[in-house]
Amino acid sequence: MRTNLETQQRLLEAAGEIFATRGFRAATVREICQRAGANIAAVNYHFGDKEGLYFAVLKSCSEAALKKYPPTLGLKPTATGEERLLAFVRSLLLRIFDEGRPSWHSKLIAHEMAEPTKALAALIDKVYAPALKQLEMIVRDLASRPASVAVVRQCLFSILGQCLYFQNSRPAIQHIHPEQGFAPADLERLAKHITQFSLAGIRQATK
Amino acid sequence: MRTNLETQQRLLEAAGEIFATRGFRAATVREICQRAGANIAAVNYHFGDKEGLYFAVLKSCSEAALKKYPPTLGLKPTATGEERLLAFVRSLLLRIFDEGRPSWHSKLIAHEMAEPTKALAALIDKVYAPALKQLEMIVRDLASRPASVAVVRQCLFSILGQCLYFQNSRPAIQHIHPEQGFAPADLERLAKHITQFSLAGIRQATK
Amino acid sequence: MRTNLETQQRLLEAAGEIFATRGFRAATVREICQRAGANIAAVNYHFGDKEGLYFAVLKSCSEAALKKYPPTLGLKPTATGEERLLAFVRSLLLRIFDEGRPSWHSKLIAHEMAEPTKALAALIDKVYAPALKQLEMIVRDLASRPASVAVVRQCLFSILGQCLYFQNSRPAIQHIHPEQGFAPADLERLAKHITQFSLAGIRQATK
Amino acid sequence: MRTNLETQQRLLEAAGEIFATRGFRAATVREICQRAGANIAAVNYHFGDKEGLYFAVLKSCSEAALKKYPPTLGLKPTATGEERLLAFVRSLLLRIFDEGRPSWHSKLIAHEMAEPTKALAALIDKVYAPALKQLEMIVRDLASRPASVAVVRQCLFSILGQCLYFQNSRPAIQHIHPEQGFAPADLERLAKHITQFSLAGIRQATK
DNA sequence: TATGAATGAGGGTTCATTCAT
DNA sequence: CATGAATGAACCCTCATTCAT
Repeated sequence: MRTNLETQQRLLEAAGEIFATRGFRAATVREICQRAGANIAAVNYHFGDKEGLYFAVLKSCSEAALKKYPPTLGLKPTATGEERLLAFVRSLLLRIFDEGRPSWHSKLIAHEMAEPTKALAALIDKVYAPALKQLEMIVRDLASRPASVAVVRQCLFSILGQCLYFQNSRPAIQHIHPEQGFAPADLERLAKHITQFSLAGIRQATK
Repeated sequence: MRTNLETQQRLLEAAGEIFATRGFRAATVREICQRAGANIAAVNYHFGDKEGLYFAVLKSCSEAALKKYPPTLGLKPTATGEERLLAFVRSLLLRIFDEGRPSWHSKLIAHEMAEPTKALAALIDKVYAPALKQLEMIVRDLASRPASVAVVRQCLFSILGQCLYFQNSRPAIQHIHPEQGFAPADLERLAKHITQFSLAGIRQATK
Repeated sequence: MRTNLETQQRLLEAAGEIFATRGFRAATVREICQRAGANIAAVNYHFGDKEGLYFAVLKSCSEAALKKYPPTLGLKPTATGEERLLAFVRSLLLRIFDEGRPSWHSKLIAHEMAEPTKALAALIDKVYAPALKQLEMIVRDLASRPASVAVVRQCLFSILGQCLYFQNSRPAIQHIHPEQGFAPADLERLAKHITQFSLAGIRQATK
Repeated sequence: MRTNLETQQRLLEAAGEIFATRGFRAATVREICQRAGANIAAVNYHFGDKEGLYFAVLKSCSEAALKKYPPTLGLKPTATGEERLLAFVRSLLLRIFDEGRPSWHSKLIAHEMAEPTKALAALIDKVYAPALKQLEMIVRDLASRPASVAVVRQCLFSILGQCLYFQNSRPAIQHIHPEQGFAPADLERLAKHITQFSLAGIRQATK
C-alpha cells in the first residue's frame, strides 16, 4: 500500500502542474486526484480542502524554485554589483522559463496577482519581499551616488518589471514574436540585455 | 420602457467590472445580471451567451481605454522622441491606474494572459500589436544608431515590462510598499522615471 | 404590409414541417417563427400559444392530406371491393411517402401516438375513425361470408398495421433495407402486395 | 448504506418507466432522480450524463424483454413453421402488452422511431435486425415455393406491421374500440388471427 | 395592430465536499 | 486509515410567454 507521504507527494505534484496551468478556480479536485492516481476524497483527507492543497502547493513550489535557481547562483563572494545583478536577473528568467516544477511557482504567482487568494500576503512576505530586499542592495551598490528611497524603489520596479514581463505577457509575446526563442542561450542574451539596460537606467536615475 | 441599447449598455458596464475583477471563468452571469438590474436570461438574449458578452466587453473596454488615454495624448506633431516615449508610458500608466472602465481593459488583458480564452489572439492583434508597433517607431527614433531587430525588440520588452509591472504585480507592490501612492502626481513621476530609465537603457543598448 | 392571413398561413406551413420533424415538445416557437419570417410573439398573437398553433396545424394538415390523397382516389362507382381496398391502401401509402405537407399529417399522427396530447381524441374522431369506417365497409364486402364484429375488426387491424408500418418503423426499415426504394412504382408494388396479402387473409379469416 | 449497484438499478428502473412514457427529450433527470430516490447529481455520477443513462436503459430493457418473452417461447425443436410463426407473433404481442419493464422496451423503440436519437442504429442492429432475420427464416419455410428476396421482405413487413400496429397505434385503438381487451386470452386470439391471416397472405404471395 | 425586449421557470451538468463503510 | 458513493448548491443556457410600445 502506498504511504500517506507518497500520496501527499503525488497530490502536490499533480496539483502544482494543474493549478499552474489553470489557476485555482478553474482547476478541479477531480482532475488533480485522477492525475495523482488518488481517490477523489484524498484532497480533503490529506489537506482539509482544495484551498489547503493550494497553500501546500504554493509553499512546496516556492521552496523548489528558490532552491533550484537561487538569486545568487554561481556568484563568488567577491562578485561585483553588475555580476550580482546579472545573477539575479538570470535566476529570475530561469525560474520563469524552466519546464517543470520551478516554472509552476512563477505561474502560480502570476495567477495570484491576477486573482488574489488568502495565500497571497504570506507568499509575498516569504518569497517576494526577500527577493526585493536582495535586489535593493544590489541597486544601492550600483547607484552613482547614495540614492533616495523613492528612486531606488523605482529602479527596483524597473528591473523586476523587465523580468516579470516574460511571465505575465508570455502569450502576447509568443503570438506577436513567434520567432523569439527562450532556449538557455536566448535567456542568457535576455539577461545580459536587461542587466545592461538597467545598469544604464540606474546610473541615469542616480546621477 | 427601457430600450434595447440601454439594457445592453448596463449589461456591458456590469460585466466589464465583474470580468475585470474575477476573470471570465470565475465571473457568473447571475451576478452580472443582478448588478445590471436585468433578468438572468438577458445575457443570452442580447449577447448569445456568456462568451458573447465577454467579447463585447473586451471590444467596448478596449475602445473606451484607448479613446480616453490615447498613446499620443497631448503630443504636438513636432514632438521629440523623448516626448513621444513619455506620452506612451504615461498613457499606459493612466490606463492601468484609472478607476473605472479604462482600467477594466488592463485587468481584462491581465486575466487573459494568466488564463487565455479564445479572445486572446484577436485582442492582441487589435490592441496589443499596434501599440507595440507605435513603441517600436519611438525606440528606433531614440536609438543612438540604426539598431538590429533583436535589440529593438528587447528594448520594447524592457519598456513595456516596466509599465505593465504595475498592472501585473500591483497586489505585491501595494503590500510591500503601502506608502507608494498612485495619484496623478505619482504617476507623472513614475512615467518620467520610466522614460529616463529607458532612454538611458536604449542608448546603452544601441551604442 | 403582410396581412394577418398571410402571416398565419406562413406560420402554419413552417410549424407543420417543424412539428412533423421534431414533434410537439422538441419543436421551438423560435424556430417556427424564424422560418415563417414572423416575429417571436406571432404564435401567441395569432394562435394563443404553442398548443393552439399545434392544433391548427393538425387540422390544416389533415384536410390537406385527405384532399390530396382521398381513400377513394380514382375509383369508379362500380369499383369492386378489391379495387376499393387497393385504392385505400395506395392512398394511405401515398400520404405517408409524400414529400411535403401531406406527409406531415402522417408524421404528426405518429408523434401523437407516441406522445399523445389533448388533440389526439379529436384527431382520431375526425380523421382516423372515418377512415376505419370506410375500410370496414370494404372488408365486409370482401368477406367470404358475413363476419363477426370481432373478426372484421381484426382484419382492419391487420390491413392498417401493414400500411402504417411504413410510417412508424421507417427509420428501422431504411437502416436494415437501404436498397428498398419508395418511389411511386415501389409504392404501387407495395400497395398491390398488401392488397393481395390482405385479400387472402380476409378470406381465410372469414372462411 | 446502499450499494452502488442498488442505486444504479433504481435509477434504471425509474428512468426506464419515464423514458418509455415521455421519450428521451421530454423526460427530465430531475423527475427520474426523484422517483429513484436519488440525488440530482446521481445520473451524472453513475452514467455520465442523461444520454448515458438512456443508453443503459435501452440495453437493460432490451435484454429484459427478450429474456422474458423470447421469440421461440415454448417451441419444441420439431415445431412446424406455423407454430414458430405463432410463437414469434405471440411473443411480440406479449412484449407490447406486458405491464412493466418488458413493455418499456417497446415504447422506447416506438419513441426512437418517432424521434430518433444516436442510439437508434445500435438498437436496430442489436434487437430489431436479429428478430427480422428469425422471422425471415420462418417465412421462407412457410412459402409455397422458393420466393424472391423482395417478396419475402414484403411478407416480413406485413407480419411485423400487423404486430407493431398495437404498439404504434394503441391510443387510437383504445379510443375507437374501447371494448377491445388485451388480456392474455385476447392476445392469444390476436396472435392466432395474425398468424392465420399471414399464413394465407404468405401462400398467396408465394403462389 | 403587431412588435421585440424582457421575463422567470426549469433544463442538464459540474463541482467541492461529506460520510458510512 | 482510506475509500467512493452520494450530496446539494450553483453553474450556463433555453424556453414559452408577456407587456409596454
